[in-house]
Amino acid sequence: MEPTFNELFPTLNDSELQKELDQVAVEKSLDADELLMETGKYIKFIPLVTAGRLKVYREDDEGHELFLYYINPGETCAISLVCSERDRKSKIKAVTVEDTKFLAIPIRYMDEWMSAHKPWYYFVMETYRKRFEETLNTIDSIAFHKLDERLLEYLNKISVGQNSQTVKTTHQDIANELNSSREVISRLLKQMEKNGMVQLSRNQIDLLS
Amino acid sequence: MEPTFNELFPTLNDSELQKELDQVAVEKSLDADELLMETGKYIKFIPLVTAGRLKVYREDDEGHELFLYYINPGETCAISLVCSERDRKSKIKAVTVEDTKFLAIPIRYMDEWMSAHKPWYYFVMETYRKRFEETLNTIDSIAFHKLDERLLEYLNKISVGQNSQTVKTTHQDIANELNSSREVISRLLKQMEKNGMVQLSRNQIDLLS
DNA sequence: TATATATTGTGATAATCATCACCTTGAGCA
DNA sequence: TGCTCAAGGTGATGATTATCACAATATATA
Repeated sequence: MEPTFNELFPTLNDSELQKELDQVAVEKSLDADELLMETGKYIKFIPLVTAGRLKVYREDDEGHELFLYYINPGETCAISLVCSERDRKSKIKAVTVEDTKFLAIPIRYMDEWMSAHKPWYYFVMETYRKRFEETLNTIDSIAFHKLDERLLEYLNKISVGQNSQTVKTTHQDIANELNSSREVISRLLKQMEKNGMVQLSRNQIDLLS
Repeated sequence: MEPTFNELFPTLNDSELQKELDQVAVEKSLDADELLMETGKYIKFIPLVTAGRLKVYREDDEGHELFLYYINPGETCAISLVCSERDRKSKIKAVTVEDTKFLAIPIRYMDEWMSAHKPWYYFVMETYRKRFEETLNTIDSIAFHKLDERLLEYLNKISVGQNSQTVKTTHQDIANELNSSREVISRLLKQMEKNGMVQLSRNQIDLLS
């Protein structure tokens, strides 16, 4: 049983707003590992995620990347709210990590609904707040913490995000997302295994805390 | 001649909004190096800065800090818009760097004005966007750049922020703001001086580019 | 002016992380 | 089954940054 839209977005449960949503929202779906948003490209809609999951990265000109956060069902992308608002270019990348469904809201309804529909306004502001906070947490992480701590925080974030103790990924992918290198991540993970914090196997890390 | 409110906040030049502003805004002023906002404290108003300057930091439990950005006249603090909205605790610190004047808007008018006054809405959203972008730039800086580049970016940011090639500060203060150590900053600055990029004197750095 | 204090300079050493080279292991498939 | 290749393991080495110790210099103030 997939959860209903109202179960996913309880704060948007407003008859006036839903009428508008029904009129303009377009259901879309993407396979795993597809690019939804890319550095330098214009964003023309706001995705209300209903199934699957998106991963949001920061990316620079030289191919470096850094994982910022997940967008789970019931959430939307704050960056598209900020950056796209005036047809701005994005400096972030959003990629599906599983088959993902979402409602695409053309961005021109943003402003309109913000003043017309309080629930929409609160939803957007709360999304902002959460993403800003997560972005600041990322800053804490890279500015104040060493790589071993960051790795642990990363694994926990993934684990919580997908509600599972088992993280299916490669050391190389982790290294990319933390802007580090494969060997370093491998060594740190081995150390964590010795300390009884994780159990390692090919393409998989099980958290034991 | 100090610039007028309308010169500083041209986008808020709206007779309806100004009437409300006149009614609820309280003029306040602070000396240099006073704390406006502190980690863990509630924020009860939004500061519209009219003179002076604020510096915004990220701070953690162990006393680490990291400079995020300036708030100049004509601007406001996005974090107080996000974090304080529902009486949330702040994890940032805002400090005056000079004698600073601002209009304090009680936060309960936020929501109200967002739907009632388009100019206010655009002002707030633009503030958000700018701060989010600056925060992401900070992430680029600490994640992708080495300390010498970060130092240069920092000096440029300060220089642009205060519209002067002369940065009056100590190596120790810079070290704090970049979450580094004094010796490292001293050495990097000496190197930059050798390369003809800056001129060093006590409590002062002159940019030569 | 003399003294105290803040600021800056600098060598030595250590910790952290990146990079290179090469090996081992495991899983899929021809 | 054996081959191939992706994933992971590991030592050696170098770059960057932090830390400690202490010297040198500039500024304030008694």
